[in-house]
Amino acid sequence: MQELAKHYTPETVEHHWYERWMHENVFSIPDTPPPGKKPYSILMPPPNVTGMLTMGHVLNHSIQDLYIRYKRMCGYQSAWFPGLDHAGIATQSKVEGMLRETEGITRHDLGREKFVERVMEWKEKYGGIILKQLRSLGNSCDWNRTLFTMDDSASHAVTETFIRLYEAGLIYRGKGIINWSPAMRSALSDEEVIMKEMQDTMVTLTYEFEDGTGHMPVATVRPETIFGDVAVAVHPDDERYAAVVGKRVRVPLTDRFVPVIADEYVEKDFGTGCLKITPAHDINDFEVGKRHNLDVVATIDADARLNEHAGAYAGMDRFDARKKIIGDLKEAGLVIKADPYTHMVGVSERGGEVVEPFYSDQWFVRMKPLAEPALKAVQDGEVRFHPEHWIKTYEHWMTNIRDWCISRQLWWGHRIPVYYTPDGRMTAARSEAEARTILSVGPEVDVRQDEDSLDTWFSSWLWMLTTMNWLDDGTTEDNDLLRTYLPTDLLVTGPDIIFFWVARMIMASLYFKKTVPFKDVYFTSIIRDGDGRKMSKSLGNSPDPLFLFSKYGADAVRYTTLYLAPLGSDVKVAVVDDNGNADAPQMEFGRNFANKIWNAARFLMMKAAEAGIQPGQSAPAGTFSRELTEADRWILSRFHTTIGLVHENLDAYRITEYTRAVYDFIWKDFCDWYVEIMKVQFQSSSDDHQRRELMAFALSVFEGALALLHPVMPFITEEIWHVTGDRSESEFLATSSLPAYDATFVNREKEERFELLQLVVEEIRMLKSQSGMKPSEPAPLSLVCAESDEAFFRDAASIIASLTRNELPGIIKADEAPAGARTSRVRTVDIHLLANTRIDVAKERERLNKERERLENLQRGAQNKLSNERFVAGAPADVVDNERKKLQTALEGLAAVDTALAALTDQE
RNA sequence: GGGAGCUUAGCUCAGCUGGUUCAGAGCAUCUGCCUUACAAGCAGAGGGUCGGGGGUUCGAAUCCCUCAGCUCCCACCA
Repeated sequence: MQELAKHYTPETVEHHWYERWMHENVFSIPDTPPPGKKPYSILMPPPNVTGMLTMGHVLNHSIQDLYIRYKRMCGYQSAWFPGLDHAGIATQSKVEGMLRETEGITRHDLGREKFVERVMEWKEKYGGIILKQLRSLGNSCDWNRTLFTMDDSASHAVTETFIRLYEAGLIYRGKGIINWSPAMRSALSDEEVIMKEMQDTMVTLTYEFEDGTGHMPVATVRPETIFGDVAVAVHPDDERYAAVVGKRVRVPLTDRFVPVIADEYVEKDFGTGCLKITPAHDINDFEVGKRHNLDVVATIDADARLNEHAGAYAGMDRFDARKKIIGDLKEAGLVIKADPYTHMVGVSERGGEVVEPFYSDQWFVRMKPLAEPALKAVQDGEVRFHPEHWIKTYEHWMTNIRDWCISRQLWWGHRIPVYYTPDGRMTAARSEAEARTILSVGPEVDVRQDEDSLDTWFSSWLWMLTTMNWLDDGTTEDNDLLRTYLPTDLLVTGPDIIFFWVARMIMASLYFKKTVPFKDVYFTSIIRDGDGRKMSKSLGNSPDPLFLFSKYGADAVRYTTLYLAPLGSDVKVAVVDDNGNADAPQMEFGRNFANKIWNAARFLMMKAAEAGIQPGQSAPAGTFSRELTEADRWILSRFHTTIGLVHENLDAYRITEYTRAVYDFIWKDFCDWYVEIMKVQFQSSSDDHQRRELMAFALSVFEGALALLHPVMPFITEEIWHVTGDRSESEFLATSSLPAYDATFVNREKEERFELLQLVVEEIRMLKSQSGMKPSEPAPLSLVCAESDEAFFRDAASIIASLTRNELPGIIKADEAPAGARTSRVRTVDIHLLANTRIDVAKERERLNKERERLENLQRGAQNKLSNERFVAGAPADVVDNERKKLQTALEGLAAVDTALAALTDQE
C-alpha cells in the first residue's frame, strides 16, 4: 500500500497516467466496435497547425473529453476523431514572415514548389505543437487516427468532391466583386471579413455639368476611387435631380465625363442624394453598373495601389492617395464640405487590414441547393442545437446565403483541380493526364493547372467524412468506420464558426452521404477576462493553459472551467499577474477540490490499514456485505441520487449541474458528514472484522464517487483508484464502468430524517458558538423530539456528541427541560444546552426575537395562503398540505421561543 | 436597420417543468478552531425588495408585456 503525501501534486501523476493510457491503447478506435458495444463518436474540431493552446481549447476539449469518457464508462465504444487543419492563410503568412525575417526572401524567390516544401518542413518541425499541448489536458482521443487536412487521403477527397460538385454544376468560375486581402493578395470569403467601426472623413465633392449649368454634390468616403467612376446616380423619384438625369458631369481632377443616371438603389434622404458609381470598387455599384450597362474600370490593383487610370496618383497606396487627393481636391475648390464620419468597414479576419472590394475571376460554390436540405435538417430536429436559440442565427444565414468564394491566391492549400488549354477550354480532373484525355489534347499542347488553391474550409467541411477515410484512395465510398460512426453523436464548438464550419458540414454530409454529420451540437461559451474582454494574445489577458496546468493541475483547470461555464452564456475568469504569467486564481477552486479528494483518500487508506484491510480488498463499487446503519443507508441514498443526477444532467447537457452534483456529494455528503460519522462508527466497532466491513463499504462508495468524477477529473481519480484498490498498472478507471444506478437505495424518508440530524448538529454548534464556548468545550445537552424519533436520536447520540464535540445528549421529555439552558428549536426538535458561560441576556433576547419574527412571517405566509379559498381549492393537495405543516411548525416554534423568552426573564 | 443573449450577495455564477433545498454555492469579509485525512482545512456569522415598472396566476427569481443597461451576431445607405 502506498503512502500518500499530504498535498496532491498533479504534475507527475498526470504525466504518468497519460503515458499509461497511451501505452495500453486505451483510447484506440476500432473500425467496428466489439459485439454488444454501441458506438459513440465525436469529431474534434481540428486546431490550426499554427495554433497554440488557449482557454477556449481547454473549455472545448474538456467538454468533449467529458462526454467521450462518460460514454466510454457507460459501456459505449467511444470514438473521438482528432486532427489538424492546414489553415491556409494563417500558415502561409506565418512561414512567409519567418522567411522574410530569417532569410530575407519572399515566397516568389523560392517559387511555388519550393515554398510549399518549406511550409511542409516548417509544419513537421514547429507545427502541431498544439497536439502535444492537447495531450496535457488529458484528451482521450485516438491519436493514431490524427488526420491532417493536407494528408493524401483527405486531399483525395477534396479533389473528388470538387470534381463532383463541378460536374453537378454546383461549382463555377465567375468574374465578380469579391473581398480582397491586399496583405495576402488573395480573395476571401464573406465569412472571413469582419466589420469594424472606423473613423473616416466623408467629403462632398463637386461634379460639374458638362454643359456648364452648375454641379452636383456627391458625397464619398473613398475619394481615391473617383478615377473608376463611370456614372453619378440619383433616385428616379428625386425631384431635385429629375431634370439632370441624362446630362454628363466631370469626374473631379480629370477630364472624363460620366452620365447622370437614375437608379432605385440610391437613397434620396442620405447624404446629398447623389451617388458616384464605381463598379470595380463597390459591390453595390457593380450591381448598379450591370443594370445600366456601364464599364468596370478598376483603378486599384491587387497590392492596393492606384494604377494607371489614376494619372498622377498611379503607384500610390490607396490610403496615401486618399489623403493627397483630398488635399488636391480642396485646393482645386472641388470640396463642398468634409465631415468626420463613423461607419463600418470590412477588415480581414486574419490580418486585420481593410479588405478591398476587388473585381476578379474566382471560383464559387452555388450554395442555395446545398443550403435547403441543411436548413431542413436542423428545423426538423435531425440536428439539435444546444442552446436552441442558435437555430435562429442558422436559419437567418441559411435563408440569405450567398455563393461561397472558394478560390484563394495562395500556394499553401489544396490546388484547384482544374486544367486549361491555351485556347481557353477547361475541365476539372483528377490529374493532368485525365484532363488531357477529357479535353482530348496531346502532349504537344501546353495544359496548365489553375494556379489558385482552395479555401481551408473546403477541406474542413468534409471533416466527418475524411476523418473516417472516405475516398481516402479517391474511390472507396464506404467502409466500416463510416458505417459505424457516422452520423457522429456530438459536435462541440464555438458559435463563431457556425457558418464557417457547422453549417457547411451539414451541407456536405447531406449532399455526399445523405445523412447528417452529427446529431447534437453543443455551442460553448466564450471565455472572457475579469473586465469582460475576449481573451487574446495581443491584450495579454489570456492565461497560458500550460502555466495553469503546472500551477493548479490539469484536472483542476478542467473542473473549474466546466464548473464555471454554463451552456449558452459567456463566462468571466479574472486574470491577474503572477511573475509575468497571466494567472487565473479561480482555478484554486478545482485545485482545492482535488486536494480534498486526495485527503479523503489518505484518510480512508489510513483507516483501512488500521483495520487490517489487505490491499485490493475494497469491495467493487456499490457492493457490500455489511449490515447497514442509518448513516450508511443515508450515504447510499445520497450516492444513488447523485448517480441519477449525473446521468440526468449530462444527458441534458447541463454540465455545470453535473459538476455541482458530484462536488456536493463528495465534499458535503461524504467528507463533511459521512467520514465524520464513520470515525465514530469505526471507534465503536467491536472488532477488526466489523472495521474491515465498514472500511470496505466506505471505500466502495468513495470509489463509486471517483468513477462519477472521472470524466471531468481523469488524472487524480485514476491515481487514487489505483491506490485504494491496489490495482495493476494496466487496469484503468478510464475503461471501467460507472456505478449502476439503483433506485431501491434512494430513500427520501431516510434522507429527510438524516437532514433533521444535520440540522440539530448545526444548531448545537451555533448555540455553542454564540454562547462564547470553545468548540471543544463540552456542556450538558438534551434534546426533546417527537416520540417516533426518539430511538433514532438515542442511537445517534454518540454521533451528535462527536460532531458537536460535546457530551452525549440526553433524550428527554418536554417537561424535563433543564432550567437556565440555552434553547433552540429545529423543525420538531428542541435543543437545550447548559452552557457554563454567562448568558448575555440582552443578546440572547435579540436572537430569540429575531427567530420569533422569522417564525411569525412563516406563520403569516402560511395562514394567508390557507385562508385563501382559491388556494385551498386550486393548488395541488400536497402543496396545501405542506402549507399546513409549515403553519404547524411555525406555531410550535413560536411557543418554544416564547417559553425560552420567559425563562430568560426569570434569569434576570 | 434586423436578430439573439445577459442583468440574482462585494466578486464569479447556480436556481431545469411556476409551489420543500426558494432565495443558494464558491470566493472575499468577520469570529472562533492545530478536531484521530485535508489551514489548499474545520465550525459559526453577516450580506440580496432576484435590473425598474406593469400584467397573468390562489401563488412569480421562474411565464407574458414594457422600459433601462450591458454583450454578441447579421446587414450594400455613399
